Amino acid sequence: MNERLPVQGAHGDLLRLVATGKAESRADLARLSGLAASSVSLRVEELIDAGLLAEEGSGTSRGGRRPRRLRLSPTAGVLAVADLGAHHVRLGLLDLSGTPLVVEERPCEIADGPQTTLGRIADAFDELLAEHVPPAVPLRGVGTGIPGPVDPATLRVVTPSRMPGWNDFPVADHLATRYDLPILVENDANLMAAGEARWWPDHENLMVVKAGTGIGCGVIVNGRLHRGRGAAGDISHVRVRSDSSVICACGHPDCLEAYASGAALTAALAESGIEVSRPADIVGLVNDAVPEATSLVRNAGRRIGEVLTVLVNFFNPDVVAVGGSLSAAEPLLTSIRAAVWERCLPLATRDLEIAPARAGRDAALLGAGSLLLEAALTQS
Amino acid sequence: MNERLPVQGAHGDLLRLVATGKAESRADLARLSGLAASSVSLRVEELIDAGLLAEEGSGTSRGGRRPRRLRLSPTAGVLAVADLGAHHVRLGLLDLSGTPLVVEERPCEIADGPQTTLGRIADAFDELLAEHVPPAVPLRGVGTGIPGPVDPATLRVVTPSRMPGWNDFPVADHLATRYDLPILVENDANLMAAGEARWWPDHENLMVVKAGTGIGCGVIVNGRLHRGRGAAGDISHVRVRSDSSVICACGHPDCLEAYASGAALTAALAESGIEVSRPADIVGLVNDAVPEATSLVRNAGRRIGEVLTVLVNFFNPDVVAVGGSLSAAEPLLTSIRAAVWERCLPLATRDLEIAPARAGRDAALLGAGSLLLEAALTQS
DNA sequence: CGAGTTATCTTCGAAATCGAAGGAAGTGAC
DNA sequence: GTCACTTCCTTCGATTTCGAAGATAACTCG
Repeated sequence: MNERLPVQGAHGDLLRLVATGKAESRADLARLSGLAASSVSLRVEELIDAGLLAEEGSGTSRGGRRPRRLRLSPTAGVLAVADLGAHHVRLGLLDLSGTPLVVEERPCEIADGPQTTLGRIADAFDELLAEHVPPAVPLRGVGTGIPGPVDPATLRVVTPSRMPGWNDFPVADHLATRYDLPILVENDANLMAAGEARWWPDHENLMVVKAGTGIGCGVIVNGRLHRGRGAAGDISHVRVRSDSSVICACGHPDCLEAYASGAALTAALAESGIEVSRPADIVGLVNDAVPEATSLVRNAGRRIGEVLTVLVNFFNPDVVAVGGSLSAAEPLLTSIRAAVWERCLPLATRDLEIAPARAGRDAALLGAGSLLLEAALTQS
Repeated sequence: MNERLPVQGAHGDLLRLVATGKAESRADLARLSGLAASSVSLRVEELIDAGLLAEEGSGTSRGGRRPRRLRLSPTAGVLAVADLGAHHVRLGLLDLSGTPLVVEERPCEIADGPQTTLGRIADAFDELLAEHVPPAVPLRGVGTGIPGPVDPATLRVVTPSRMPGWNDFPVADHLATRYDLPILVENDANLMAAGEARWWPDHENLMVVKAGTGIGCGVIVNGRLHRGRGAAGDISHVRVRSDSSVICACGHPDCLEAYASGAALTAALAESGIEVSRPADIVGLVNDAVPEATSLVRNAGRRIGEVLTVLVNFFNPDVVAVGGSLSAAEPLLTSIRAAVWERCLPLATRDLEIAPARAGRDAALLGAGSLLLEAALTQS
């Protein structure tokens, strides 16, 4: 049972406010939406009748009558989201407030090409839906993260590296043939940023750095994902200061990625005779105080920090959140901080937080849910 | 005669659309505001009755009946704006659509301190108003640009260099004692960006670089000025790659400003035995094909371009507009372009325009008008 | 030059939204 | 406990906004 949410205009606004956790009562909704309390009441009634909202107990008093708590009805629908990596896919079902119902990870080779990969994801969605969601609860949207650039205008993959067969593939159109629903296709770092944003509710401007096999970055401006013309957030091919000269896969010398990515660290460790298979293994080495690993990670942090310096001065965010598998290595964050504090303008760092990402491993899935909900509730 | 605009909510929206030139007819307003055509007609009638809007002839047909052109009434009010520099102030009066009525430049030493300087500006405003504006036309807002950082929360000047006596001075509060009106206080590069933005109506994301005595930059995201926490847009203290090592006034080595600003070029020319007093003189030398000057400017452009490379990848704007007195030297723009095209990701430069600023010398004043109008029309 | 097309603007009944008033359900002071 | 006060939510008449239909006015093309 798939169907679009029957919401237009202000109904969508109200649902979104509840879904994102910004509002919990009719009074909250009136305050945040700008509508009159009476209109809110009417609308909420309609949404409850439509089975989208539900009343659930009462909230805590703020000095007067207790509010009647509003939640999205569990039967209102689910979202199916995936985060595609090079060798695996993480997928899950979320309720309409973005809370995960199920999350699992499956092996999946992106090199098998888009048709195969997307088919597998869709099959997995079907399985999960059959197993975990009653048939009466409709699917309301489908979204996926892609480890490469996505053109926001066409929702096609553009000039990806390491994704043979995907170039210019119309991912959204392909999914649309299987699902007549709102479809989201977005770069994985952007999804991660969108997910992280919900954990920093009072912060408008965020940079979210993903330090894993590659180095990604997503940007939140005024609480919303900044896409630019589709490529925004790239920091991996910034030129870093260096004595030697390393040619990056992109063809230019001395890209940040060639020095500070998980892939680069893995290669450097191999030169020291230490073999690791995944960036997470490097974290283990650091925790075991293997000097080569610690030194490399510290260096990577400093390099990332130097790049962030430029961006912090320019963009002047409230928060720089650092996630990705490498971020579990403490020296990384420490040396990023040191570089930024040292070199940035005092005005730019005055109230800046540089902190570990809060959203955890499912950040991208949560972000997909957040953006998808937005899309599903904004239509018409 | 000073008074606040008696506008609330949707009335303000309509006025703003006309003022910013986005709408010229009732039909435009209906399309852009989302209101029904009938509501627009009613409102417009009210605004005309209130003396804020006026009908003026008819526009060009788009294949059907000609629209009746709407303009802000010339009697609707004026804005007084100033752009403060180190040794002079540029000031002007604008009508409510942001069109300059008078602009003039006066000598004015910022080092005389805020009280004196602001007093002079206000006196100048009074003179201009008495001379150029009928008493019946009310002043609707006052704004000024500051050549230093402004805290957007308090509208105070914070840690400015080269502005003795101004640190932490509450500029807006001080002006408010003389004018009971909307007051705008903003960094000059930000004002320039806001002014420039109106010349790129279909472009949402802009970087506006001001290459003059210093190097400033303003950022427009989604059509609106991005302030961050107040320091956004700084690019002058980014570290550039360099063999030697020059200590910048900020205390750090190898800031962009120490290599590519008008001040730095002036100093470098002096070492070659060529004395110039203003950055504009350097442009003259370049036009006269003085090799030292050309080479220096070309180098400055390359350095600025290298910094922009990072920011273009990250922010992925539609346009990079280059203004400021140095921008009149052709090699500057050319070498900026070369550096960016060479090093940026193809995806980021695919549709990027790197172009001379369009708004001209009054950019900051126009920007002040634009932001001030926004402020005056948003209240309540 | 007249008929068809396109676009702008107004009219008017229907629908939505608002806001003041009031009831409901709490908190905190005495 | 009682009383004053706060907050939450609903009721209901007044107002605003909408949208379909029509009037007006121009353009285009045979």
